Amino acid sequence: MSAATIKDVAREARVSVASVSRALNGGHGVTAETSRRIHEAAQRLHYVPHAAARMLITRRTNTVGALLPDLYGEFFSELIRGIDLAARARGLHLLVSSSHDDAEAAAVALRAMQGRVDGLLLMSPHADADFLRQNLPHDLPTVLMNTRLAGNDYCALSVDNDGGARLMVEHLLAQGHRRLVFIQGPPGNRDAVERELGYREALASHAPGCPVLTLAGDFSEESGYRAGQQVLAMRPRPDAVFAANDMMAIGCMAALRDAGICVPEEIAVGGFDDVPMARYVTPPLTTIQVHIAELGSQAMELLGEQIDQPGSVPAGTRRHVGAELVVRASSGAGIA
Amino acid sequence: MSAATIKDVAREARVSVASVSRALNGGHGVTAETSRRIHEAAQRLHYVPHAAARMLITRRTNTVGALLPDLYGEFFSELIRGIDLAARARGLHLLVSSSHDDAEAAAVALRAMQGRVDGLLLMSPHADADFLRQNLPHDLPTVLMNTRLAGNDYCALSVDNDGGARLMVEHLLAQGHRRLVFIQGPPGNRDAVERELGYREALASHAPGCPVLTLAGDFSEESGYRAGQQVLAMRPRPDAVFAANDMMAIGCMAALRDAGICVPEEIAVGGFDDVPMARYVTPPLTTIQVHIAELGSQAMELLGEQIDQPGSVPAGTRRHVGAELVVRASSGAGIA
DNA sequence: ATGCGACATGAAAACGTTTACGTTGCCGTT
DNA sequence: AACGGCAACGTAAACGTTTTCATGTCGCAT
Repeated sequence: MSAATIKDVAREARVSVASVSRALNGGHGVTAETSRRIHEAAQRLHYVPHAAARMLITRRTNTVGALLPDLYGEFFSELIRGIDLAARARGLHLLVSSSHDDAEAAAVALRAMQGRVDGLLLMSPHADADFLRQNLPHDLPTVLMNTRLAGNDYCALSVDNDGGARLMVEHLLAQGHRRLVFIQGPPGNRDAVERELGYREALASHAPGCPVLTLAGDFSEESGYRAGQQVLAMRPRPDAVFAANDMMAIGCMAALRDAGICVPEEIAVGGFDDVPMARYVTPPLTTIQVHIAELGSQAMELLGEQIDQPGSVPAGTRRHVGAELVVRASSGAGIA
Repeated sequence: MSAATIKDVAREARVSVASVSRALNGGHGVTAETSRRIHEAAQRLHYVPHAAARMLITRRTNTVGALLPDLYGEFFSELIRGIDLAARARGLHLLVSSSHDDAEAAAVALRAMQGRVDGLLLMSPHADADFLRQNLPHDLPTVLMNTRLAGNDYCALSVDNDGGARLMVEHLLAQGHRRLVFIQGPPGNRDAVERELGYREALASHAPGCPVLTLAGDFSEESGYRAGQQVLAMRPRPDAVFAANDMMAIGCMAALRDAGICVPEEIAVGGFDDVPMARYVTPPLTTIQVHIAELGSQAMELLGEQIDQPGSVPAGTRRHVGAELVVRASSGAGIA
């Protein structure tokens, strides 16, 4: 008792398979009456078209692949949520392959997706131009997410790290702080360097007189703590710290607290990411929120357009998803 | 310039398509010499078998579907990670459909997966027996995750809420507390009721004399705060609170702090889940950690067995993934 | 020599769709 | 009445595999 095929429906409805196919897709070139009979028959037999057969002849899988690196927590969840939502809205299925920590694993996963997807959402720290040219079928619609820009061959969607960082700096300046210090992320990290760039730009354009101070960090809470200790040793002492991510900001605040310094009265602190914990630390952390789900859904939209009408999106298209300032107590807003 | 097919490889290697197929899968019934020639030809043409064509004839998709409800943060990430890892190890692809908040949406998504997957990983609050019988092809291998047990027709894998709760109660009792109060989760919630059950069982078996106290909650931080206020009003006052999840425990601690009560000196607090934030609140929260990734990977294993040899896993099989006590300061360990 | 089993290979069917093309019947125009 | 156009419908090819079956070839024992 295998599943019913289109032939069974045709027999049941006393028409040819061609008519069944026509009636069930679009319904062009078939009488209302026959269409009704066919739909009834299909209903009766619980007919569901065989996806593989359809793919074979149609050359469309109605599936997109998402290739993701080793991602954790909130970020991963939100990203997938955004992608999934947008994909469903377009009637596309989502093939996920995650947790690739090295280029080799990513390449393997990529090849395995060959032919199973109509398009690809790709986020990978290893995705440089070479990697892509090596492992991507060059005629497969692809959108890069938050990836080192690789030439102009692919579309890419990124978080507006630069703009977000500028927002934070402007906010800190507006609070009256004049001696800002930036805690950097891991050296090669794209997000980190973009955020630092935004910090420098904003300082240059809004407060050219202020010194441009930076401290090393690596996104970890511990590195934030160490940076906090260095802040205390600086003379003259900074009056505001902007960490390249929230975890370092939290570590930094811990260092300041341990030294008996009050946040935000003596030193203001800002972070980046708006991790869930940011609102729970004391004082709650002022930070930059990025809509990760939107990153996913917009990437999916972009990909969808490419799939529906190839060539509609020029290769090398770049888009950004915005970032937003979330003011909490750590930056001293509301304090004279 | 479409992709190369098996015919192209056959021509290139001067053999029949049948031999190509044989050489490329398993390599039985073909000379080492011809096999070499075929592999070389395939390599040269960048041949990759057309997935759809293979599915059509083989009736295997090498894909499993994961149907998930509206999940957030850490939980979702870890679950997918576990599933993905186990799937990849078996050479299976992963088709994800998430964020289904009502039964109708889930049913639609489920039907859409028809024929695209060899098996199904299903987690849904709406998955009662009726729903399943209605929407699941009854011959499709399926594993339920953390779902209301629906008859004995399907395999299921769940978190050992009961055991975890018992661990917490035993720990609190071992700390010398005798007047425990349990903050409940949402009334219908399966995890919540199982955790309460474990609480009651442990109390009954280890401390029959102690009162069995409960307060209403709904997993939200606010409800935890309210419960905390009620705790303060109870006479005699409880000396330990066990919240059905971490967020309520955190809310409860906030209420106690606001009332000037010291945790853990005056009242100990325990949670459940070990959310990332648990280690960052003050005092750090003693809680129960469940290995979510393991839930995913074990479910995938179970499903894999069913797919590889149907009937090997008796319908109605139940398995559990363990929970573990994580002792931090909030339960007063190390204090006389 | 002949027959026979083992084995490599090829030809062709099958999987379930979609779609190009042909056929039919009907209606309106000449 | 003949014809042309059009819409509904059927026939069959095509998609790219796997797999069954037949064919050939070789070596070996009879």
